[in-house]
Amino acid sequence: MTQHHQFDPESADGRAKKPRHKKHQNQSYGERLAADQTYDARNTARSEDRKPVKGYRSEQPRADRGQRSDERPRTERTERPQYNRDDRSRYNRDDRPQYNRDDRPQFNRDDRSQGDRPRFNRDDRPQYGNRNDRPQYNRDERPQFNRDERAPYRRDDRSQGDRPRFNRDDRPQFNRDERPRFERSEKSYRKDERVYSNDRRDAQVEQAVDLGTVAEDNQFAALGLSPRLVQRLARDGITSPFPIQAATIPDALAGKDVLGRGQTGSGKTLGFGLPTLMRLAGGRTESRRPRGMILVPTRELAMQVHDALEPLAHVMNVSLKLIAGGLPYPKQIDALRRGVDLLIATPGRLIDLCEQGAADLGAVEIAVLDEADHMCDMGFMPAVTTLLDMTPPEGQRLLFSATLDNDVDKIVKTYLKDPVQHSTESGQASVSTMEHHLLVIEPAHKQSLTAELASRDGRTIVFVRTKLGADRIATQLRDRGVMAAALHGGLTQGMRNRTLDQFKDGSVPVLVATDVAARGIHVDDVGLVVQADPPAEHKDYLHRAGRTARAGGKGAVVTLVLPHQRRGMMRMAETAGVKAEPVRARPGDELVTELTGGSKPSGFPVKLPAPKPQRFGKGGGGRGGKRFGNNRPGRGHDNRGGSGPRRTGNGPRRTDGKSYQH
DNA sequence: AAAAAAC
Repeated sequence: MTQHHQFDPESADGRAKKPRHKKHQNQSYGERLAADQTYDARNTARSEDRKPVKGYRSEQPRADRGQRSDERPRTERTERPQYNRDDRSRYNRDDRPQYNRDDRPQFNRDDRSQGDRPRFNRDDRPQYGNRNDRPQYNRDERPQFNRDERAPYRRDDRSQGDRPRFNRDDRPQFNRDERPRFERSEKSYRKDERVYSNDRRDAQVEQAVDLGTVAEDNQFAALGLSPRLVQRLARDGITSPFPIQAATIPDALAGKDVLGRGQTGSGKTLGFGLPTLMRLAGGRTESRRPRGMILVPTRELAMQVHDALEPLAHVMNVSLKLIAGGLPYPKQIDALRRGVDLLIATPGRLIDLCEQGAADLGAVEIAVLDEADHMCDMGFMPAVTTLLDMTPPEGQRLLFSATLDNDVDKIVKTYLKDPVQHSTESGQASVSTMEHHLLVIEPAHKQSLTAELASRDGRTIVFVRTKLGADRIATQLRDRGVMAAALHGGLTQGMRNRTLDQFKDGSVPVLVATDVAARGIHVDDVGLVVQADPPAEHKDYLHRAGRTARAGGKGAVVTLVLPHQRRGMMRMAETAGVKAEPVRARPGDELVTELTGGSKPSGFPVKLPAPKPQRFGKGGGGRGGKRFGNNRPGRGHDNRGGSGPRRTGNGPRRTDGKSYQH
């Protein structure tokens, strides 16, 4: 191949290609905005620089163009008899008789349309010739609509004038606490129960009437919780606290800092949730200054905690708000401005809102860190400390974690004062209803074995190492007739929610997930966890395994181990306290069928169920630019656009193809 | 080492 002197605008002016959005963790939102604008300015200037070079090719004599002429042998060229460029007689450019450019009589640009056309000559338009002379809308001088001063749309002020309708607080009926049934939170809490039978309603009314009595031996009452909370819990049949709750709640209620260690699924959510609600109840929250904050590592977990606490917060008259990425800003900002007592948040979005001034953590009396060991992973740590630094140091802090290693320890030392430590279990797999299997397999068998294991009846979670792997294995499973869907952080929040919902309601019985689903996520009746890729470390093993055998149910954990992973896996199992002998396995083995109950993949490809009834003709036929769905490169998958290596993590993007060294 | 968490 010969080399071409291709014009490359980027290298021509000596500038390397720069990414439009260069991210820096220590840049604030505003700073990045400014950087973007300077980038735009520079970019415009650059395109002007380029202009003189335009036409580069044709303006240079052929001889100067070097290698180009080598492409075809010159001799061939000169030997061609006719149509030598200069001899062509017809249509010689200069002889053409008509319309020399300047002589054309009519349609001279400036003359036309002056006569009878009534419309504006371009330059005669009276207004705003010079961009800068426009009198109004100078950005900085706009008198009104200063964000904070907008008069008419202040939530609290509107509707005062002539509107006859109820001012929010004046509504006479439905005193929040007295509505006997069909409370909003009740409904959302019981999302899974779509049908309200009469029996059910009657039962609820009866219970509502019966609110006064709590069983004498209700142990939650003994912990010092408000009767309202105890009643509300009892209504859901929660009358005896789990060990971790019994241990931590009294200390947390006493205002001490608490360090809680417990297995996932041991009831930590209530362990920190109840004392938090107790503390916040009855207080007054100023606009944008929440008094409580619960930090969790993933959005799914945030939603889960939010949903679990909502009905309880409701009876305590505590307002709470889910603050997480992937959800619209306005509602979150609005809620903060109105004043919300308790935030349940993922770190990124909360920092963002603080930078925007939408939230101020200076009034936080009680801060909770859930899954702290995960929150202290490399890269997650700065966000967590940033947030904790914004809360007043004299506030109460609760920290819950499955393990206490180096980084968690650092947080504990820095942010907790004389913490009371409670650990209910050793951080080991001690659930007796859980069985563990290590299958040593050939690499070539991994796919079919995964499919066999996953084709069982009941819910199954397949864990894989990477996002790409999750997508791939889910597709492979569907191709083999196993209804499976992928769940990982590269999907839009909508997809993540949908997939999790489908998994919960049973329409998709197999979830192929990265470690995003390993911690804290609770789904009932997951009978089998398959680790198609072994976990990276023993903690991950325990977290993944913890998705099954929950609440006393039975469950099995099967790990597929390639021969070269065997040694590492054995060490990991030992550290995790898992007693399992590695067994060689091939597709069709008795052990495998035993685990799966004998069902086999059909081999006929299946398709994911349609998520929702389709809405047609949105706004008259337009489809809002989503014609290809969200699940494709360049859309939704936040880090999958274009070519090049797939990005992982949310850290600053590096452009030279190398990765950051720690 | 990957994944997670902000547009």
